[in-house]
Amino acid sequence: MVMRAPFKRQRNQPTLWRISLKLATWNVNSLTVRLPHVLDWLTANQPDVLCLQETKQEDSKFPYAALQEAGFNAVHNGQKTYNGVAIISPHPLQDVHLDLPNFVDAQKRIIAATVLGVRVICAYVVNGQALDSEKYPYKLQWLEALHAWVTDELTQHEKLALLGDYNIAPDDRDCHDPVAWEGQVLVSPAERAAFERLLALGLHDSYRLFHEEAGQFSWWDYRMAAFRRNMGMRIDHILVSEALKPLCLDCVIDKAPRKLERPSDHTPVVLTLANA
DNA sequence: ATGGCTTATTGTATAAGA
Repeated sequence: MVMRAPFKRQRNQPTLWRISLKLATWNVNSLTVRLPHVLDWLTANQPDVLCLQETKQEDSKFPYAALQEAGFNAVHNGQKTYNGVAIISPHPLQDVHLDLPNFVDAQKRIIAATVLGVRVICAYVVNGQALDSEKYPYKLQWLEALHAWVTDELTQHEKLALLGDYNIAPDDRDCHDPVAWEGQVLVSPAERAAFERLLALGLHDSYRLFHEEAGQFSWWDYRMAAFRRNMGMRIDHILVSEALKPLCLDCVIDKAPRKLERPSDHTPVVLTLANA
């Protein structure tokens, strides 16, 4: 069941007069633990959309009141302990949809809503664990179902953004050590082919519209001082439809939250769109 | 050197993440 906090207009952010839109995605690895970071980040950055993954809480625990107090509406598709996705916005969240409609799945990994005319899909893609795990074929099948559903969504929404934790590093530039990672999840050919099939729908990796260099990551392992040594992966992405591509102004990885005390192992990715 | 950490669980060790 979707719960919705009442819409509250931000006095300093009149919807009709904004000249740009800021869309972000962040795997928070437990919203219970990370809520202070999320509230601070929302206040400092004032995004138009923030997609969260791994809230790891049931809908009854979701902090609607704290978000409303900060000026944000939210919709959540959660479960206990694992997974859980949310969309947060100062604007109305319309036509909310939960879960892949074409895939029987007990895991809460999808939530979608329309915000200011943009179809926003928030996805937490299966990790897969290892190539010989039964979770790996589940990952590939889940990605097939996502592809089919996004295909259908694109026929109904010209302006579409697919944001989330893809658990896929699209190419070797997105992995700190491709040799060490060979044969593991996040970089396997089948996963990368699934990512390419999403691009073949006319979606674009918005980060790569602006940045071609290697070594730009959105996730770093908690172990081995991986963040300090920049041993990471770029696995959190914002894909945009053809209609949104010409509106893209910049996409950045905001490493500031990863430097805080008790951080998520992921950090936000932020896309700025011209509000045409 | 394949671990090292972090989170959640009706826990006190295990599972999962990436």
